[in-house]
Amino acid sequence: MLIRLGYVAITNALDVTSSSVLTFTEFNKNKDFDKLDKIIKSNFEDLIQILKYNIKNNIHFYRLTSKLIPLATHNEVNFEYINKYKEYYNEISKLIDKNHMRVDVHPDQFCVLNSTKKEVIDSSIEILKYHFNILKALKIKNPIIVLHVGSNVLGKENSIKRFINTFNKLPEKLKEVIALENDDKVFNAKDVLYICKKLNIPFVFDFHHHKCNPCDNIEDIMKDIINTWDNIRPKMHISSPKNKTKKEYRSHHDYINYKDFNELINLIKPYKKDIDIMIEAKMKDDALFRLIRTIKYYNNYKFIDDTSFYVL
DNA sequence: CGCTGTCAAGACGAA
DNA sequence: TTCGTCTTGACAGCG
Repeated sequence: MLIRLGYVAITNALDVTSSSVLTFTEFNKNKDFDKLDKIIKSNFEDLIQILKYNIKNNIHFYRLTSKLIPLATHNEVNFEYINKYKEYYNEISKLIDKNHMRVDVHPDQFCVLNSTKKEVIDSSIEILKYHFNILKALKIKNPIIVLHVGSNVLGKENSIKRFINTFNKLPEKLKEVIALENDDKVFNAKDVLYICKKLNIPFVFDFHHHKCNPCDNIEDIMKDIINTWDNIRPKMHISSPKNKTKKEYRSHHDYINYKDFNELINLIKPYKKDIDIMIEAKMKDDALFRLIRTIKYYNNYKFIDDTSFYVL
């Protein structure tokens, strides 16, 4: 059972960020397309630095920032962000390929497919298309866009129905790339598994969210969760609570608590499946490497490179 | 130089 | 129905 660890968007090791922003207000002052172009290029260049860092450190799992192209889904700003930057996409694509890096995306809270408001659904679809375009331009194999179920308006049952309805109306190409994650407040692992089975889409199990918003007998449904991935390697998320208090339990800690990691490993161990685990900690790759140092202290892991190891 | 407020975007509970 | 809060990192603006 091979485990590979990944991290999200930015590394602490380099003083660069592929998430520089341009707000609409700022852009709109002079319809500043030059500034927008500069920021996009700087994001691409910084992303290239980050990917090179990943390659040097044998990191094979990475989540792209959704902010790569600022204002891309804003309905009052229309501009070309694929063909114009083809050379960047090609260079990035080669780097990803070279290191057999698995790359995914995870739009933030504004992508709500089960919203009760039509304009929110419409903009959510625009957000999906944007992420899809990026994945396609980068020629990502087995592209995945990780989403939450979304709103809980009118109750859970109704909200799940709304999600399924909207999903069924999506363009085929989008249906093929969507995966669902359990959240920390409303839709627990059982709810999400129900939807994933119904729509035949993969389930990204988030361990921290499960602890915040648990369902009964998780060990009974773990096999089904893993099976939603068919022949693709499943991916999961891990983070640790910032604080044990109720208020800050849902917030992410700077680092990963080994106990949490070990609990997750014990949950998935019986199925002997290779799995990619995304570290969602404030300290990003620092948290990844710190967890690895801890893991190395124990003897039940056999490392094959800096960030990949077998669970013995 | 460091602190504070704002940002494209949603949801939700309180008033 | 409107408002404040949640959550979040980047960054502009200010003292």
